[in-house]
Amino acid sequence: MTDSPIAYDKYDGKAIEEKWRKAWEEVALDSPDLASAKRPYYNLMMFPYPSAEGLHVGNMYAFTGSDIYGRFKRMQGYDVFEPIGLDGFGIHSENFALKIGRHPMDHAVITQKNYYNQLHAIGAMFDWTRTVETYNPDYYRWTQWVFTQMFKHGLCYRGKAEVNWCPSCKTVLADEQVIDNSCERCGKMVEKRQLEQWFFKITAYAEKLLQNSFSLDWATKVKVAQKAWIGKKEGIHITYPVVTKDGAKVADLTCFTTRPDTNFGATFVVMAPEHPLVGELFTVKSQTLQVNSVSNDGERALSQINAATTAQILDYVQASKQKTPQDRVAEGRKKTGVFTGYYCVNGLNGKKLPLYISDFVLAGFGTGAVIGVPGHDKRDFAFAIQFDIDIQRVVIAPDGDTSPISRPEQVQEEEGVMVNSGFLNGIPVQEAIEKMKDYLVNKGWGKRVTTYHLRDWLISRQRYWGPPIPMIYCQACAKADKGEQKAMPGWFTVPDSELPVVLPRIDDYKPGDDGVAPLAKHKEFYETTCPGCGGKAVRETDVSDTFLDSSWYFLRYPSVARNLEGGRWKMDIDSGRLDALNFQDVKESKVQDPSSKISNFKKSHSFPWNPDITKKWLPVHMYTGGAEHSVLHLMYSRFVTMALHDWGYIDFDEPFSSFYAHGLVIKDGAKMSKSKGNVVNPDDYIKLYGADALRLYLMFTGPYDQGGDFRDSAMEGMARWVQKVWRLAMKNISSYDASDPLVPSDSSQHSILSSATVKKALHRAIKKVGEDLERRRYNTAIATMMEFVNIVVDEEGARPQTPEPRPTSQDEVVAGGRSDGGRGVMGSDDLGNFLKILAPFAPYMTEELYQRLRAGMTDDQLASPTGGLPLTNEKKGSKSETLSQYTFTKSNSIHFQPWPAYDPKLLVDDSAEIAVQVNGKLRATVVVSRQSSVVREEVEKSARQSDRVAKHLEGKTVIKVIFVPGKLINFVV
RNA sequence: GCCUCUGUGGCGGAACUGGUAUACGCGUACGCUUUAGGAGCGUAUCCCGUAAGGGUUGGAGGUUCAAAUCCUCCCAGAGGCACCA
Repeated sequence: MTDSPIAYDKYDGKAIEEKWRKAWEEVALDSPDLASAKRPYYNLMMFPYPSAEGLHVGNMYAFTGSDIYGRFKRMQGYDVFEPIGLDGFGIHSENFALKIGRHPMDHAVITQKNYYNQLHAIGAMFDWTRTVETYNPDYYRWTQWVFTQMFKHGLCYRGKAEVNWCPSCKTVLADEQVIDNSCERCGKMVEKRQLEQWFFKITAYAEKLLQNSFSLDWATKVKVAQKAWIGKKEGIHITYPVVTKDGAKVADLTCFTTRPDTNFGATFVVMAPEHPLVGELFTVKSQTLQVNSVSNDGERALSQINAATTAQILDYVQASKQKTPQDRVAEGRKKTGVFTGYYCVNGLNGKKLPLYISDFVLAGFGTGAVIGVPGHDKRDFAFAIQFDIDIQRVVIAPDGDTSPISRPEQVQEEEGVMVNSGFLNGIPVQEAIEKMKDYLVNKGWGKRVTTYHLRDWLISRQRYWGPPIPMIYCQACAKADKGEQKAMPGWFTVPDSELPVVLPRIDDYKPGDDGVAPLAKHKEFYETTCPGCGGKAVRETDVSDTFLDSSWYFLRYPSVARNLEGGRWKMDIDSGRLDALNFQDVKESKVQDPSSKISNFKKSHSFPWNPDITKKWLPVHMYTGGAEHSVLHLMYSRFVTMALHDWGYIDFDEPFSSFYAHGLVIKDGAKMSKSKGNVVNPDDYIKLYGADALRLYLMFTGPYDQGGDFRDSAMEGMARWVQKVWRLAMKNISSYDASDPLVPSDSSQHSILSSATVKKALHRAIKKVGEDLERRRYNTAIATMMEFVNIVVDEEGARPQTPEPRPTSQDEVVAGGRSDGGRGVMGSDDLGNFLKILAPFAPYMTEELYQRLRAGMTDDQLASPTGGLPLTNEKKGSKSETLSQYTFTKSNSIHFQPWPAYDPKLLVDDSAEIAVQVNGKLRATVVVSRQSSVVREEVEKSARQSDRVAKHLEGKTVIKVIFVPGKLINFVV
């Protein structure tokens, strides 16, 4: 020890981080050999979409939490693969590029560089030899392949549909991307448009998506959300004859209900304005009522309803159709509608139920027609009040109320017993539902049906920045009724050998509001030949939804081609690495003139993933991400995986064995967003305090699944703790003899042994931190390590820079230890173990300290952070002949050390503190020996001896004594 | 409206299956150290009370020897779904 201001009194994060990033890359620390791995563990974090100003601290929070878990698994002996990539293809990136007026291709190059630089800095164990960027042609080639496979397997179709149109993003949106009738991305109100679009038949997997979800090891929050989104409902279709006032039948009308039990209480029927029957019953042409395709009875009905009524009805229908969805909902409880003049006949009791048209009934759900049971449905009740329709009670709720239903509170929907319902009287609701279904089916009036809320996935986008949909349309073939799929004449997939359909660089990439994709203005793109007849044909000019890109990326990571070809590849972050096939290539090569690189690539790659590697590494063992993707990305990924499985391409049907939903970082009480101006950029903090301190701080803010609150002052506190650990470790390292490097096997050789207190505390910490890591309670794990450091500092009793002999009692230092004080109280192997449990949280600092410990590097020169000693063996000085053993290799990195074991014997105290209660209130604590702490008599005896206890027992009779061995004794008086 | 989750000091948060509420950290105050700044070190810090003692986990009840934890109702906040029949 010297008093000189040597480097070790301050942790220099910047220099040390840089040094280890290089060193780790040099030895390929974080690139597991996927082919030979014995215990594969695929630890995946959702890849970010580089849309805006860069990675923010919320991203870093998410990545760090996932990374710590991966590092822990690695120390437990798993071969952990932790990849990273960018989801930079699609509307979010394009919108940002449009906003700042930069071409999306150029923007992608820039954001990739920025993001990868930032992602390097956060200290995650990403395997930088295997990245995936969704906009790279070598990736989206396979996204397009997935599309063609969907088509080939009949899961993809084209249909004219009422779609969600975002007037601001100028594109259609999937149902899942519409939140509160607004665009998920930009927040603008969504309009409805009739457009021809591509769909994936995700509904074909509705039941499987639901059934599988029950057995997934996923955050329940997410499973609940998925279940709700799938929205399975078991009900019944009931068909009613539609009759005139005089009872002449004119048509049939089918209604959907989940509550047929209340059918005796039905007093009206309502259909949506868009219902086909509306058009069948009334036409616009004449101002007189027209009844289409019905019997003579119907013809006679003509005269009974005058033209004015018809006009009124048609007006209402027109008006409803023009309303936006939000208008319809906004009118809310105030029901509107119009009577048709017709009736439905309820077969149960022969009642004629007036038939209305109202826009509270949704055309898109069920059959677009419902049975009005105002006594037992709140909307029906509101409608009945509005139109003065009869209200009948058919259920007696548990409250026993049997009076006529006249107030909304009386409308009871869930439970009770049937009444006024013929054969159902006295039967509980649940039972009655089944009974009624059977009855209706028997009578031939009804048919059991299962419906789902889940809709087919609208996959096409009229935008530029996405994978062109790899389809070709041939008019000639269409006329001849020829095509790849019978149901879709004229349509052909682009042959595999011609994928990718490269997205050309065009300058007029801005979306128009005509619903036509930018590529549609480029003949050189869309003109092609028909794979069927060889004649002239056109390419599809829409691109696919971003969520298709991310629906299969986890399959790609382990198989990224360059790794399968062998040879180590080195990341060059400064050059903003792009793949063999990148934008430069695309820019140079026009679409119609594919470069030789592309053809070469195609020849050598015929499948998107390596089957052996995939079998070994998938499904993903642990997937971490935000809960906001509960029904978007996670549902689509599951669907695509199921489809790939059913086509025989993979042997599992769920992509993620475990899914963990992390919380969000908030600042000043609000979620971070640029609109609120509270976004924190991690770069500045990393520069100021180091990545380790920021990692620790973020994880310390709260439980990982609940998120945390970012505060600058608390960040400084964590930076102080990092310094404290550094000083403590350096002081201990310097107190070991130079000839006394870390020898894990035989601690008796050490000149300094830990005091019993320190040793005990360490083993407790090992246990607790390990348990907390498994549960991802990072905040309490860090607290445990802080407590441990506090104990060590207390034990040392002397300040780091004033090596006064500390007052020690002899028994604190294990026999054989050096008790000259003021130097350190941890044995070198104990220090090593402490560094190991801290390593997942603070990977840089712990590596530096661990290597110093191994090498016994204590003198000024070696202690200099930039000394770089561990990487070489050419240092001068007295230690030169032993230095070869200190060369840094993968296997002696702290991150490849086994997670330390704790000694259960050290967790047990010699004495125990027992809480003494009188009538459940704590009155005292007594300390007894370990052995007697579990013996009732002994504990009771010492408890009664306590003054404070005696005081409270005085003059009272003890009725009962509760004894919890080793913990507590309670006198009941 | 329905579903899920969350309410603990000035603040972020601890408390595994009911068993010593407020660990750990931030902040604050005082002191030591430092040329200064910063940093470091020490002490204190839920509330009332000089003390003995009493009170306290959003609110009100309940179960129990014992409740932050279990049950019922209510209040507040976050997220998801939503005229879904």
